[in-house]
Amino acid sequence: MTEHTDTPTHFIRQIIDKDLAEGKHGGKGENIVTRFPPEPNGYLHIGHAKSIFLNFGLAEQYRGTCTLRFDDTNPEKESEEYVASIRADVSWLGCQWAGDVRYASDYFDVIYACAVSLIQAGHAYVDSQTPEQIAANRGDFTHPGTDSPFRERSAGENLALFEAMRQGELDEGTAVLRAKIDMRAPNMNMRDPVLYRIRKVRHHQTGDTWCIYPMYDFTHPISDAIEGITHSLCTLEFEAHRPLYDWVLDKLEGLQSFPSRPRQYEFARLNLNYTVTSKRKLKQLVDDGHVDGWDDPRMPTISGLRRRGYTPAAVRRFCDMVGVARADSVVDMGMLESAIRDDLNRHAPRAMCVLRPLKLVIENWPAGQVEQLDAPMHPQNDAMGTRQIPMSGEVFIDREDFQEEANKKFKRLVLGDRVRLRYGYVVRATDVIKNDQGEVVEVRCTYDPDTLGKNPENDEGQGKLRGVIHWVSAAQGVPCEVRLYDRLFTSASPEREEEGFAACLNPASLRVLEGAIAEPSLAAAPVESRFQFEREGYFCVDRDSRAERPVFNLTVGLRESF
RNA sequence: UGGGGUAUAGCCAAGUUGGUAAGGCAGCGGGUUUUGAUCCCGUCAUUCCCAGGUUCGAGUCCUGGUACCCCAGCCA
Repeated sequence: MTEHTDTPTHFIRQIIDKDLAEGKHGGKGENIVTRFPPEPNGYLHIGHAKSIFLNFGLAEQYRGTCTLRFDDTNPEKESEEYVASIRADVSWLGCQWAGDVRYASDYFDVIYACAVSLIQAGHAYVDSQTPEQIAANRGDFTHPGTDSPFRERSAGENLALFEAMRQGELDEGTAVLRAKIDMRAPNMNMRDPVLYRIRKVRHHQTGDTWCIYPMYDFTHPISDAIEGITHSLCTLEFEAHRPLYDWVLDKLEGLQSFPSRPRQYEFARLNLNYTVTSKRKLKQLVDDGHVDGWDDPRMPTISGLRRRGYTPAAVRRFCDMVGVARADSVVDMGMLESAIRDDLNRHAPRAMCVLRPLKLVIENWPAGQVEQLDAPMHPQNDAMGTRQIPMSGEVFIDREDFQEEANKKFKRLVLGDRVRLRYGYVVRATDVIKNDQGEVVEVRCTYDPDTLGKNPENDEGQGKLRGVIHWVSAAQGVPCEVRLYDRLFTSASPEREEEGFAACLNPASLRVLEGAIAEPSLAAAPVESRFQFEREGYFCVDRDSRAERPVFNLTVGLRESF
């Protein structure tokens, strides 16, 4: 029951420690500034959580700061809906960004000024080639690119053209601003990358103020420098962009003044098996109706995990367990499940809920009597208190907890044998009632009144109790809906399936149990509250719940070792 | 094919002046238990992608291979 408090160490911490030791950033951890820079073009997922906890965690550990910045330079794919969801998700995870939320679009004026000074210094030019020509002249891995015929325009001409771009005088696709670097560079990103393009679309933050938008590679280093970022952390695919990141900042040196000279470091993105973690594919799952939305409990999105019953602490713990390194990896879903089980085992109150009810009639129970039994909320934590559970002569048990015949391995109720009703009495099954199809529809039993809180006496020759099963009193039980979730895909790596990831969707990823019966204390449980349904798993209250009919989502089942 | 990266157990991952392979997840064996849960104890790499070399000593250094990932958007 020990809480996890250790802070993970990894290569990025080592870099910061070394920087500090060398006197960089004033040698003070307080001066470390990181940022989480999502593009608002989709919902955040578990992979983003890794980045969020890395960046905010570092700020926390060094007592530095971390900003939240929307990288909103592509208005066509972005929206306010995504901005709102991302803010909510980051907050839910428990991260507090320094100051106000930032937008790269807040810096469009500065970025524009940077472009102008680069042009003046001869480091950028307006290219009037068509997109196709630019692509063709870029060359490929084996062939160097060829210079644009517009590459040697004068600064004055470039300035005038760039101004014309900004004024909306040029059509989309007819001109771009390009960095003047090296068309023969082996790193394709350095072959005169595009810095600005014309997009005559409304921006969710800046409206119609701009019709030219800076590219990521130009925007990011400048935004980082403006915010005083010291360590700009991103994923591995941006590694080849680092020379450009540095080029931009180097060329701007002396031309613009920034509070910091940030450095970019890359780490491996998080991959989870049996799911997908790419905004494009997640969006497709939503758009194609394979799930109910971005927050469907089967989605690896932050909002999906939240609705599934995950806690921020468990997500963070999972990220700590996974670590931060540079090797591509695929983490086993079991690790995520372990993190939430560990959290919920310690913090979730216990309750009983019968998922597939089978009536159990106690024939020697005093007619009409209802007894209130005390049950602890948590077996290892008395501080969580107790609750009362009504017991009567008719209860429901789970169909899977009864068999007419079974070997000794079956630690549940068997005809003729005994079992304890959790927190209650020992009962012995005496008879079964079947329907026309031969299915057991009711079990008859007798109970031993002297077994509450103690084992049966005069027990010679009767052997041990087979086990303990959960139950709910029929008259007082609360009808509810239980949604059982399983992995969304049947393939460990859906993205690698030849027929596409949609071809390996798990048809049983959601099973709805309409007839479940919960103990009365569960009737008023608030949305998002979490419980362990004993012997079943961890569940949380879904927002679809109504007062007279709660809905529970399976977060994760209990470990089963038999 | 040019450039940039990465290889340590089934999975993730420490290993930082070369000194004799952390930890977690999963698994396996046992104990406690009114949850087949939890908890507890034990077990789980003679070997670090491969092959050579240097060294008293190599996961760490050198040489040569191999595999996988990323880059040819006016996406991020």
